Amino acid sequence: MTAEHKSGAQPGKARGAQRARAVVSPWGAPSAREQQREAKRNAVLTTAARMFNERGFHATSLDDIAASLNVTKPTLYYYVKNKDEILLACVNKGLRMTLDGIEASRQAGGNALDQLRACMQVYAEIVVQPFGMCLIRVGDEEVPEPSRTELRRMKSEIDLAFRRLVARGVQEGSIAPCDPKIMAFVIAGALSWIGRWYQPEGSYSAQQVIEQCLAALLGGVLTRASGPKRAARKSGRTPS
Amino acid sequence: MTAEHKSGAQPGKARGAQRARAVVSPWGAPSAREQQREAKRNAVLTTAARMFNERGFHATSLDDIAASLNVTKPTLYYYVKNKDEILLACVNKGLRMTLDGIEASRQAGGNALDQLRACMQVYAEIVVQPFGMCLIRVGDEEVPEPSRTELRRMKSEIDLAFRRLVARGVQEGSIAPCDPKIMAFVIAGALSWIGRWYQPEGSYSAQQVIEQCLAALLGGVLTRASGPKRAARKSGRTPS
DNA sequence: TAAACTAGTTACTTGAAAGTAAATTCTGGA
DNA sequence: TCCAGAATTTACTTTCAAGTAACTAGTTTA
Repeated sequence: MTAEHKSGAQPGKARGAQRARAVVSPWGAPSAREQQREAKRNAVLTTAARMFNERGFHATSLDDIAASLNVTKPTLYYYVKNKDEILLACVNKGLRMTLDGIEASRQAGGNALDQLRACMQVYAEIVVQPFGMCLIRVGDEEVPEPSRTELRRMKSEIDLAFRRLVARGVQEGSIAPCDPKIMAFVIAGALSWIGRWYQPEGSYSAQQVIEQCLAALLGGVLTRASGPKRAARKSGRTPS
Repeated sequence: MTAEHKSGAQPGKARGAQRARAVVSPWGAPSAREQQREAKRNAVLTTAARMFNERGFHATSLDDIAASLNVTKPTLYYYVKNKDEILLACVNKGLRMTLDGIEASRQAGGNALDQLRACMQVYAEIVVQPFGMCLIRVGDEEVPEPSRTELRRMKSEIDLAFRRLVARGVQEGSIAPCDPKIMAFVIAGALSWIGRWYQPEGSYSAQQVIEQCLAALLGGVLTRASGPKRAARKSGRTPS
């Protein structure tokens, strides 16, 4: 129960006992071992994410994860605190990737529509990868309270980014007048859903799928033409 | 491991003993008791669905469900075979409702676009109700194998209905040229997502949300008419 | 009224998976 | 060459929820 568990990759200050080791400079390169350790922790997370996505969080036991890494369960506890932490870390990584991608899209500049397009692209790409998939398959309720709130915060941050871009695009005139909140949800929903049905083994490449989804969302269901909203309202004829 | 477990509502052993009861005619109206029983089973399912949606399937114990119905756990087993059956029944109901709704939309007639609109409406409505929400929140992997395949079958039936309508709409000219498969997924995704974020307590009514989502999907993100980029580029004929 | 079924309870068994303690093996450096 | 700490294992405890057995109180009906 020693309250020290892991403390991440922090340099950790030397208290009295460590004196013998002559205060190894924390500025040196992260020793080969530390890198290894980090790599292993990552392997745990990635494997876990894959299995969670395939079989669901609760249906994946730590023994399963360990087995698929060719180690035993207690080994996992050497790298993570507990099962919930694994899930949280996975979702967090997905979230970080998304947030970073959004930031990059912004840096890239362009008008609101360009930026929105870039964000959509980024989001769709992430959502078909292990961590991103966790992000959208795992309901918030699976993760226990301290983290749940934090998670929701980050998710709504993503949502907000979309919403802001939509709003700006509307002002700009490049995006159709709409309630940005709803539009953002529609976009996020359609893209998130990709992570539910897309299979790399299928006949489409991820890039193809993404491209087409973006086109569908941007262009809408209705035929584009000079016609106003309620186009093509031909009644009477019933096709067989 | 006695292989008899429950055998549902079957008469069970006592073959000779039944003679005394003079074979009650099964053609009569479903006695008040049977109705009661059915009503109670339904209550179990509805309560379960609500709780599954709120807290997740695995985080909801049978004791929880029982408690919220003011009975004890074994009572539940009087109405359902086991926990998995509850989940399956919930999802199934959601699926049935959807399929029925789609059929009704077809009966209602109209061109492909009209029918698609009706289907979208129906689907969105279902997805914010308990059983429909189960349908989209529960991953297939949660339900064990015999049923899983059946479930997937029904889900893809829904998907197919959307896909067919889109394809017809494209031929009709009322729907933008696209890959119907992708378009159907985009539609289903955006609508399903509603079930993830919509809260009845919020500032929008369900109908408002649905209406706006349909508009967003149908119209698309980009400004209509005289839009920049790749907007209106209809070559030959325009739809009447 | 008693037989027989319905609906429910209390009190239990069981099993699976999370998590832990303590022993063991591996490895790099003085 | 040996040792200290890193990494991993074996073998266990714990917990919790699913599921069951066996009894009981009500209700119908013959």
